[in-house]
Amino acid sequence: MTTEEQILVAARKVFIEKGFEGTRMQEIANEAGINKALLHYYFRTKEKLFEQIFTEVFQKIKPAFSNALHPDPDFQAFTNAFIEGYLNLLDELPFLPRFVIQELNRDPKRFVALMEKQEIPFDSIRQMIQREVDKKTIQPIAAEQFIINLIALIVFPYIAQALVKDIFFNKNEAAYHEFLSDRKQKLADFVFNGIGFKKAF
Amino acid sequence: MTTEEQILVAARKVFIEKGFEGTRMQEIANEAGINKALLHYYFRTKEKLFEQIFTEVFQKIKPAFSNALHPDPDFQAFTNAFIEGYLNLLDELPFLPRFVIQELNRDPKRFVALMEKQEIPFDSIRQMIQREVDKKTIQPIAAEQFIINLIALIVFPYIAQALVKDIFFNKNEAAYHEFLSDRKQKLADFVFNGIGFKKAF
DNA sequence: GTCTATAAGGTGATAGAC
DNA sequence: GTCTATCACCTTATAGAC
Repeated sequence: MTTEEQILVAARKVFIEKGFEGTRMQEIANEAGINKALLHYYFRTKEKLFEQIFTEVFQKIKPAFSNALHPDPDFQAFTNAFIEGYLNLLDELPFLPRFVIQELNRDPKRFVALMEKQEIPFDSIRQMIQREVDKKTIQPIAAEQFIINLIALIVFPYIAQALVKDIFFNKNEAAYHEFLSDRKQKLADFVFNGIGFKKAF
Repeated sequence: MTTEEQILVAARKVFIEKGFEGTRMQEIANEAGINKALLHYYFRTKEKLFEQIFTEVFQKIKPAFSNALHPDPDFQAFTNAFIEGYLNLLDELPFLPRFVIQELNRDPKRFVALMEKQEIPFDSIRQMIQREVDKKTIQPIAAEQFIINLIALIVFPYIAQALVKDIFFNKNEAAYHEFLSDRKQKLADFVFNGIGFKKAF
C-alpha cells in the first residue's frame, strides 16, 4: 500500500466514526502510522482530505437508486430491491447514515452541491410512483412522501443506533441484531401495506 | 429578565442550532449581550450549561409518550395522539430531532443516562402494542419495530430537512411546508395500514 | 455581578533539515 | 517523501480590578 492509500484508509475510518469536526488530523496520522506534516503534504488541507472521503462514500449510496434508471422500471421490483440493497449495504457500513446525516446538517450547501454531482435519479423514481398512483394499484400518495417514508424506515435504526440498542434492548448486542434481521424480512410488507399495495408472491 | 435567564435563552438558541461542539461560548455571550467571563461565573463550564439546556429540551419530548401511562391505554388513540402531538411540537421546534440525534451520537453514554432519568414509559407502550397483536386486531409485529417505525416516520423529515427541502423541492420553502402539512394528515393512515389495522372513523 | 486581560491547552498548517 | 520543530490561531476557563 502506498502512503497515500494508507492515509485514505485511516481518514475513512476516523472521519466516518467522528465526523469532520470531531476528527483530529493527529488521529488520522496515528492511524496511518505517519505524522501530521505528511498528511498536509499529500492533501494540503483537512477540508480537501474530507471531501475525497465524503465523495467516495456517496458512491456507495448511489447503486440502491439505480434500478429506477431503467426505461420502464417496475415499482414493486424497485421497492424490494431498494430496501434489500440498502439494508445489505448497511450490514457492512452501519455508520453510513449517521455520517451522512451529520455532514448534511453541518454544511447543507456543500452537501446539496455534492448530491447534484451524484445525479441520483429522483425524477425517475417520482414518475414511477406517480404512474402507480395513476393506475390505482396503490392508494394516492405523493411520490416525495413515499420516498421519504422508505428512506426513513430504512435508515432511522442506524441513525439512532444508541437509542435502539442501549435503551430498547438494554445494550444487548444480540437482541439488537435480531431486531435488525427481523426488520430486514418485514419492512417491505409494512411499506407495501402502508400504501395499500397487494404484494405479489 | 435576570442575567441568568438571558444566558439560558441565548444558550438554548445557539446550542440547539449548532450542537455542543459547534457552539462557541463567545457566541452565547454575544447573543445574551454579556461577556464570556459572566457565563462561567453563572454556569462554571460549557458542559454544565449544555446539560441544563439538554435536560430542559428532553422535558418537551416526554408528554407525547405519557398517554401510554394510563391504566388501560387505547392503542388507536395513543397512536393518533402520539403522531399529532409530536408533529405539533415539531411545528414549533423543528430543529429538535436534529439536535437530539446529534447529541445522541456525540456522547451515547451521557444520552442514555439522561434518558433513564426521564422515565419514558417504553414498557407500557410495548405492552399496549403486544396486547393488540395478541387480540389480532393488527398483524403480528414486535412492539420495538412498531415504535421505531412510528418515530422514524415522524422525525426523519426534520432530521434530513436540508435533503427534503433543498433537493426534493429545490429550496422551495412553500412546497416544503405543503409537504409537511400533507404529511400530518396522512401519516397515521400509512402507519395503521402498515400493520393492517382498520382505522375506525 | 460585571468587566478586561490573560493564562493554558489544543488545532491546522508550514518551514526547513535530511 | 518523510521527519521534527514551530507558528498562528482559536477556545475554554480563570485572575483580578471595579
